[in-house]
Amino acid sequence: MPELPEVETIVRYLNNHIRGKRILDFIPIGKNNRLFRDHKHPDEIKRRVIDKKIERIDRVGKNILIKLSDGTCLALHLMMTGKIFINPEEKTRVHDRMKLEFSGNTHLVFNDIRKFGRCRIIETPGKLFRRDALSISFAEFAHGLQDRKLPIKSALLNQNIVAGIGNIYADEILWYAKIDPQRSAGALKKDEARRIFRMVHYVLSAAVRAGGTSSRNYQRPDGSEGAYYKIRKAYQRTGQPCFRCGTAIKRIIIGQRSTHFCPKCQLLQKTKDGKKTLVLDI
DNA sequence: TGGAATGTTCGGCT
DNA sequence: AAGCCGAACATTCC
Repeated sequence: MPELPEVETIVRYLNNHIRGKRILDFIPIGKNNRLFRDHKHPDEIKRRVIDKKIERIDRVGKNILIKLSDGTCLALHLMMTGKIFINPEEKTRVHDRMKLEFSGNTHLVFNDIRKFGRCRIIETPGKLFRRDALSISFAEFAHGLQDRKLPIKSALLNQNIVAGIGNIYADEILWYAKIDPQRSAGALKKDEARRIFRMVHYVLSAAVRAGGTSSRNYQRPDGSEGAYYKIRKAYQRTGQPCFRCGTAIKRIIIGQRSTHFCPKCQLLQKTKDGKKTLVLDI
């Protein structure tokens, strides 16, 4: 499941392999191809990218932005099962949806099992995307949570509030921050929001260094696997002991998404005076 | 064997 | 208008 760290890993790889190259051909693959659903016809994209040079590749949230020589950009979103391969074997595989051919006999293939992915042209990138999880300020982050009733877990997954966090890292961030995922976002105290904000950076940058997480669908463009999954603290550790307190990690559903957390360290408990307080002394 | 689970985003509904 | 819910789709697992 490509989230910010996986997409960042891919974007770095693309900058090393296709930056500066010229696009010689754009080939949609297969019938009922939903990859280009933002355009009337894939030829629209083809016409726009052919013969353009790739200036560089950027990332905002989970979006891959391939900046072209004319100032426009080819935007890719991997959604759940999208993968990008550079220079794969000649033969087209089962779920290949699109191929780009570059100068220097280089190829990029967009492979996507479940057809949720997107490929579209964006005229004026920059204005469209904001609030990237690694660029957002604390003030902006706190403002996004302000007055919202939804659970903090759902808020972290909302790309309009903060872009780049998915289900894996949302659980990891809240485990590190010792925050109950069911807490209402708007009801968080400033120091709690601050703690979450810090952990957004801590977890995502650690995951980028690890080359992302390889659970189920994701693998790097060269086919290798990301290492974060091995060092995860909460995600898909249901029943296993919390690394802080030993309590079994619990799995619940929040906003239709499975959520893993420590019911002890991340719990708000009532003290004698009726105030709710976080258990930190473990 | 089939129903549940997987997880991102969007659109429709309240 | 915020938030909830199903849909889009393919595969794996029990």
